[in-house]
Amino acid sequence: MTRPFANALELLRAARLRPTRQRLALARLLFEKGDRHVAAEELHGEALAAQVPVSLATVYNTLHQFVGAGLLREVVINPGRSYFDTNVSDHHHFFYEDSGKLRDIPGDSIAVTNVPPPPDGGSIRRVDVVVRVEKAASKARS
Amino acid sequence: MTRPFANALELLRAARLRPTRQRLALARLLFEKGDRHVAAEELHGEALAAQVPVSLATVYNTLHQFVGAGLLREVVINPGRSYFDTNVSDHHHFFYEDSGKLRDIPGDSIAVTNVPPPPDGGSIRRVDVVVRVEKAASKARS
DNA sequence: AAAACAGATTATAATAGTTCTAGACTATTG
DNA sequence: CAATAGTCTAGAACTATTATAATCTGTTTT
Repeated sequence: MTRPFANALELLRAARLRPTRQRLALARLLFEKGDRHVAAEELHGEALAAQVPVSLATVYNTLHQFVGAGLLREVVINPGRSYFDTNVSDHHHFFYEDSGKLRDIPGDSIAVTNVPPPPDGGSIRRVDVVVRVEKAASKARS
Repeated sequence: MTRPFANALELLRAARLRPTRQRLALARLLFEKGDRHVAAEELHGEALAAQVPVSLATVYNTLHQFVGAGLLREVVINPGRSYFDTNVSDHHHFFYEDSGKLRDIPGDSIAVTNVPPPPDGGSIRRVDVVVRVEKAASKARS
């Protein structure tokens, strides 16, 4: 956290992606603010606001390259919009239906058990849990 | 299952939707073949193939009305395409990444435990589990 | 360090899925 | 059977995303 530029550079090197101006800037926007869930247009807006000249097409390209390199995870919850999650460790999500926001649930706080083997063959690559939350008095201890 | 038309009619009545030609036909296509996962365009194609004149706009309207009435459930897994699930009981899904197909997992065969309360308030409306399956020798007992 | 090359970036066009619109149609009601 | 409230339709519009083809930039070679 003391040498952010170096971190982004290492990240790209490890992913075997050329450290271009745009990729470095996007990497910094993505990974220097802790865990985030961003949509492509959102990130594009942030980049422009940060005086980084980058096209939307490049933002998409870069996000997909990062996903391919295991630096990001794509989260699909809403039809018509993908979110990219900077947390690639095993975890799940709360989805707030009214605001459209996501929030991580640590992987070890939820347990999914008794998943049967896929009936049509193949192997399990990942188990995604989405907890849909609706606005309502939380009504905790009933 | 002996009087399909009557079933579709009852369904629409219960949902307080006028039993129009189009809605009846779509209801029959959806609910007379057991549990299914259909996309809008798919259903539209089936309707046309079955000589039911219906526009794509009406298919979308109807699907959403059915979701609103609790007859269908919308499942979002792929960016850019929604599936509508005729099984509205508590259950989860296998998603076959290569074919894009969905398959139900009975709700009682999976257990999700220790879900923490939503940190930002609100109440849990539903917990969706998607088991992503990739094509590969299942390689069971390792 | 210049030249050459591979790869990246860009603006723009194209695409896919979905939603909107305004007018025509139809099931219900009196 | 006329009125009306709700439904259907073709087509346009919209949103997010992907493709294209030309230009540019980082790296490698000389």
